[in-house]
Amino acid sequence: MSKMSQTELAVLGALSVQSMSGYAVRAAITGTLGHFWGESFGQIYPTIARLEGAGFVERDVAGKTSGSTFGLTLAGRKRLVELLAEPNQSAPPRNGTLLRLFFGSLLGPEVCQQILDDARMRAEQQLAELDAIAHEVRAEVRADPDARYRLLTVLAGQHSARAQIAWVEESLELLTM
Amino acid sequence: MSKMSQTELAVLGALSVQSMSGYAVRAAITGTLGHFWGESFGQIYPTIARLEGAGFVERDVAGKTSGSTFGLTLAGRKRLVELLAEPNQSAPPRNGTLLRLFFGSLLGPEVCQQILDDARMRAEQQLAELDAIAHEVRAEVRADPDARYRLLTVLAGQHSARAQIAWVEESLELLTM
DNA sequence: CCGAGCATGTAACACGTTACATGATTGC
DNA sequence: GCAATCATGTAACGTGTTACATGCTCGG
Repeated sequence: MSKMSQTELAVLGALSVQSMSGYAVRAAITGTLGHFWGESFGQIYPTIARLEGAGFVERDVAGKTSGSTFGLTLAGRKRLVELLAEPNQSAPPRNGTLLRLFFGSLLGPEVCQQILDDARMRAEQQLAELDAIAHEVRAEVRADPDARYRLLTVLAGQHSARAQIAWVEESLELLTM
Repeated sequence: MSKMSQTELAVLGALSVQSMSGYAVRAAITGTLGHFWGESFGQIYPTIARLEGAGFVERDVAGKTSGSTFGLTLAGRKRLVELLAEPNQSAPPRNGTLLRLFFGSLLGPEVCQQILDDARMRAEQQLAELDAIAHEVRAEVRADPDARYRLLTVLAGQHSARAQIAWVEESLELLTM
């Protein structure tokens, strides 16, 4: 699977929840998937157009005076499941913070501590957001068992953020020893 | 800072440790920085050429019959510190595993459990590698305090891998409830 | 002498972001 | 009527990977 079809996957997924405009797809992705996925307009519209050409997506102009609504066709839903089942090929990691810290001796301990503090602050902020979302989603799960899957992605973010914070603590100790 | 200068940063960093060929830069990056950074030949050679044009890197053909050695100039070392000091602008995250699990209800619990097991296996394998490296680097730190910075990046990987494993455990429980 | 690995590069393609252009709708 | 937001798209640019082409050198 090319990387492009990762974008297709995200778009098809968004439209599988409900039909909506391209603009709304973007909003749905940055809002709901925002903690682990991102797409820009420049990707979304061409992708929708390609999916429409391939018969996976249908445009419903209907009586609307402006804008259109896009929805999955049957083939589109099948294609979505197909893409979901493919193994995830992850891109090589690129962590700018670690790259900087690796050469930290050229920067000095003070600057490195600042970089670490920044990382901790970002992680703490993200953790707070995720805690709030987790609370909501846990409530949803009681009503709809399928909401578990959404909860999984929130849990992943929480674990990751907490690990980041613990790492910063340990690292600061190591630097000030 | 453009994203390109992230590649410049990695290349300058590699050459700051010692002068070497472009081929060796690639080996150094995939080897030593491999757990949090990746570069391909197609990026490295043009980047070295650009750095050479800008006067940050010097080519030393010397008496060698083939190949050349690249080393940092004074301006190059200054440039490296400059880039290191710039704030890290991280790319929007793209986690294919989470994207799939988010739409897990379309795949069913069994497939999702398999995805989680895969993730755990990869994390465990990475953790084992990192544990070994950490052992080595801790020994180096006793001789050279500057090796701490290398240790930081290894610690980050360990925390991240352990978090991943803990997340899988919790998620599997949630799915089999 | 021949294959494996060292070494340098380029070209084609894929991917992605940003900025721009354009217009409709809606609430004040 | 005017501003904010919804909505659709394109063009330019930067970035990055892959595959290819080429030649050296060194050990067996």
